[in-house]
Amino acid sequence: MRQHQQYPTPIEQNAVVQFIAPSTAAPEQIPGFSALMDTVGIRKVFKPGQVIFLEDQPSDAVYQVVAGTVRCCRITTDGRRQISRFVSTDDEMALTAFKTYDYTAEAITEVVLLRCPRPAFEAALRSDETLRDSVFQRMASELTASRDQMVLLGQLNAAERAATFLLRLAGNSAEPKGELHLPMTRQDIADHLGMTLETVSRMFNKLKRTGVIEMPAPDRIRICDHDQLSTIANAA
Amino acid sequence: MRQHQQYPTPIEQNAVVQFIAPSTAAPEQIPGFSALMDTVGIRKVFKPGQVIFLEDQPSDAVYQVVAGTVRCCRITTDGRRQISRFVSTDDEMALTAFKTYDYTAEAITEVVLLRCPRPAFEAALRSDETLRDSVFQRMASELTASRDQMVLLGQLNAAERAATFLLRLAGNSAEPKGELHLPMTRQDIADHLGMTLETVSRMFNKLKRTGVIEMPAPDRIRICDHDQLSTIANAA
DNA sequence: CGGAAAATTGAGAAAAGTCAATAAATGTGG
DNA sequence: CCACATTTATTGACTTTTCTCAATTTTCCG
Repeated sequence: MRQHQQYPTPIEQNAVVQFIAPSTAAPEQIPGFSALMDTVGIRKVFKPGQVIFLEDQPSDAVYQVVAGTVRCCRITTDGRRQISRFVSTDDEMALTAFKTYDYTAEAITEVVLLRCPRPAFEAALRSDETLRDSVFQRMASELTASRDQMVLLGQLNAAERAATFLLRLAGNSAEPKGELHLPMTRQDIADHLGMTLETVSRMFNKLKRTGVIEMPAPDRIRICDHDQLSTIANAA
Repeated sequence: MRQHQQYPTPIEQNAVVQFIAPSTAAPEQIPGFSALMDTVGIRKVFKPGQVIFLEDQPSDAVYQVVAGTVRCCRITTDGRRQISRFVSTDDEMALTAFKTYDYTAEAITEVVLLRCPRPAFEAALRSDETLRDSVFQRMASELTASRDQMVLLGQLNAAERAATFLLRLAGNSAEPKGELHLPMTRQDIADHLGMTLETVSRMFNKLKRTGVIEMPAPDRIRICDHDQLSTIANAA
């Protein structure tokens, strides 16, 4: 069982405003979903902690993140929170067939995203086969990722979860060999990995003590021994 | 951490052969995916314990279960197993956009299913908008279900997991007020709920002792106090 | 620089896991 | 159709992991 406190509003951590306006730079560069969003998506900016959409609200639109990090979460009746995924640049949100969103999306950092109203999205789906393939692909990827997460939550111990989390971050990072930036709090990470913030902290600091990672600041981690980290992750 | 034993071959439990040939009875009754499978799917039968397809094999076909129960699982390098879902009548399998399956499917009971080769499926997808809507709907449902499962695995304690599992079974059952049949072993349930078979057994028997359920046999459970079970499930 | 939020660390408690023994159910062959 | 062998399920005693609670330190940001 977990504590049921109010969730903290995370601090802003990165300036992201330089990444705007990809549609003016290259109007038709990327096919499928990204192309649609570049064409018809309306740019929106959210401050850290702001809600982008709420679970059970009508699913009025689909989104693509241009910059920043979003957490997608479910809250139980008694206030426990599960973060199903962290969403960052190029990722989509709300590709659902249902009338309501099935999770809440909140900005962790300042977030820039493109928003496409559902009627426009559905019209485009009907006419554009490339878009359909792209959406199919993205939904399949999400399904694979959620199965990965089930393995993590159902089978891995705390050390394995922490190591797996860092390896995933590194895999998504632009510079795999460079320093990772963790825009989310320990509580966010805990709610994603199904453990407490104290256990997350202990696991990260154990990796630091044993020289597997460096952590010059709580939100900056460098993987020193990638092989060792993979060994600890073990099962991913 | 879990034990890494070889997984048992479950026993056969229900005769299912009376459910065959829905396509002769009502050729065009159900739209979308079911209609496709009824039309072009080839009927296959699997014995308990038989592998239907393996993770990482080429994803040659899509499937729909006509009768029986299938487990979909991932095995870690050191032999831990996570069952992402149990698949039963009318459920689909292998709606993926990727070249390989991302989980293994094994028959728990005798299983009858319809198999549609991928080229035929993709051709139908291109020409049939109703099918596309139906597939979109099914993938979205799978995504919602996997988020439910992440909440269970990440946030619920053993008693809540057991109660939630039974409520889900009851929800899917033809007769919600009747007796539930559990075709899977305690080990299967444990690997689905992220706990050990001993803990599953303890939780079920605690529910039995407190009169919330009756369990005339290990694979037959009747929910006596649905409200109480919901209260224990708590967060689902 | 100072206050607030977040992270770390330690000590003790609780939940679930492990190991082992027993009981029950299943299915088989005589 | 029944006795037996095998598999599965249950139960208990003990161990381990992770959680909880609390104090302290560090970091962040005005």
